Amino acid sequence: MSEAKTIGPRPYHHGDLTRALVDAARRLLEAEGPSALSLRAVAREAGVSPAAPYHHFKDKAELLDAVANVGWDLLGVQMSTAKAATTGMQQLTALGIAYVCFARENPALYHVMYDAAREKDEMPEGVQGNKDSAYCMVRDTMIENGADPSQDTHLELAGVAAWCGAHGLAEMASFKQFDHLKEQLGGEVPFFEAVLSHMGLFPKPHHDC
Amino acid sequence: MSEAKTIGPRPYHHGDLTRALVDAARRLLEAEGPSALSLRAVAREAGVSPAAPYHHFKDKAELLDAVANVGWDLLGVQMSTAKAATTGMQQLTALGIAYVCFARENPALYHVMYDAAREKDEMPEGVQGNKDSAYCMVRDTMIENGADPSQDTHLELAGVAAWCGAHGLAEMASFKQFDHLKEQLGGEVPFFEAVLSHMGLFPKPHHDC
DNA sequence: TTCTAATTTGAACGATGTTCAGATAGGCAC
DNA sequence: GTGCCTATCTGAACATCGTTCAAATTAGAA
Repeated sequence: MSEAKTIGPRPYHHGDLTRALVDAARRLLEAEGPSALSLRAVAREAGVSPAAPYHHFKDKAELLDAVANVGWDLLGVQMSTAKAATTGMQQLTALGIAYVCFARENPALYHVMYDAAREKDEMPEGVQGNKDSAYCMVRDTMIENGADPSQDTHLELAGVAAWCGAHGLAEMASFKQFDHLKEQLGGEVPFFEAVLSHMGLFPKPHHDC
Repeated sequence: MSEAKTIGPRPYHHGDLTRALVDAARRLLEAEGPSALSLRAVAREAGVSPAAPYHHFKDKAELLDAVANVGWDLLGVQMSTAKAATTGMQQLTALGIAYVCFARENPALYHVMYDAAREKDEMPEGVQGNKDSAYCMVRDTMIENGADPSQDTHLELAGVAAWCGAHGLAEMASFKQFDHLKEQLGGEVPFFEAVLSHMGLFPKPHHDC
């Protein structure tokens, strides 16, 4: 068959279509948003027939799961890097800001990461599924700083509050809201930090009781 | 012409199809979940042809907007009721719990309320659009209790944190997560209250510092 | 080489969102 | 009543979607 070639005529057998499809999906996601992410469009972007993906993914949901997993991996890297750059309880703030910034910088991907789970009514793997998942990283950081949640319900609740708060802030941030506060505080990141400082166990600048 | 459409006027052929369609959509949402909410299914449920809705809504998104608005109205009622049942800063906790409980009790509707907005990348009307919107109700309650956010950036940030936190908790609650904590605290509502007490300006029930 | 299993394709099916010409029927002038 | 206007509703159509399947193609083992 003669077809438009990006890097040369593709042989009948692609080689690594699984990866190519996930990459194509991410490209589409970046360029056109989540609503443009149809199975056929992904196949088209990968230069392959609409039926080809079915030999690599059970259905569309499984393809989206794969894309979501890439997102969780990227988030994990971003959070790890942020954590490594700080020490003590400030690491928790760094993790929270990394989480919110990731959602802000990759809104379409972030959307897919949770949408895949919403369909199934179960928490995404990337949250609590394994030791590298996001919330587990938070818990580990707490423990490393002598705040073991499993030993203290109060701490556990603070951790949950911090997690929920960061997620809520990430969602609201994706709506591009609270612009006057961002401006007043000198940018998005200071705004994120200021909001997070009111949540759960994130260290507060001044705590009066 | 434009007549009151709440109760009274009987327009035409099929009755008030505008309302009938929204009702049918809510019925489908309740019975089959958000993924079953196609325009054609709604028309079918209302006993009408697939093209009929287009004389009452510009497109599917506008129908979903109408459904979402019903949801925001219901949430407003639930929050107002909760607020009226308490006094002082406890009203803020009541508002937060009402918000989270609404999301927990109407997961499909809650999903539609935000999905309609996610499509457009703008905050739903029901959050900040008018004086009866949810976040405005929170701000009003703050002001009534002598905590005017417009006078104090710190208070404003605490309000934003509380709002984001409640939203994040509502989302996580829809995933039916943190079951061991719920059990330990004696139910979902005590769990919600405990988490919220770690967020923003929600008063802490046990005044330990 | 020959055989086998894994990929890929093209065509097909049912369902979806949407449009459009035409049918239906209330409201109004006469 | 008769005629007309206009909003409403239908049926058929179109493009797209997710998915399945037999047939075509090719890689890799025998």
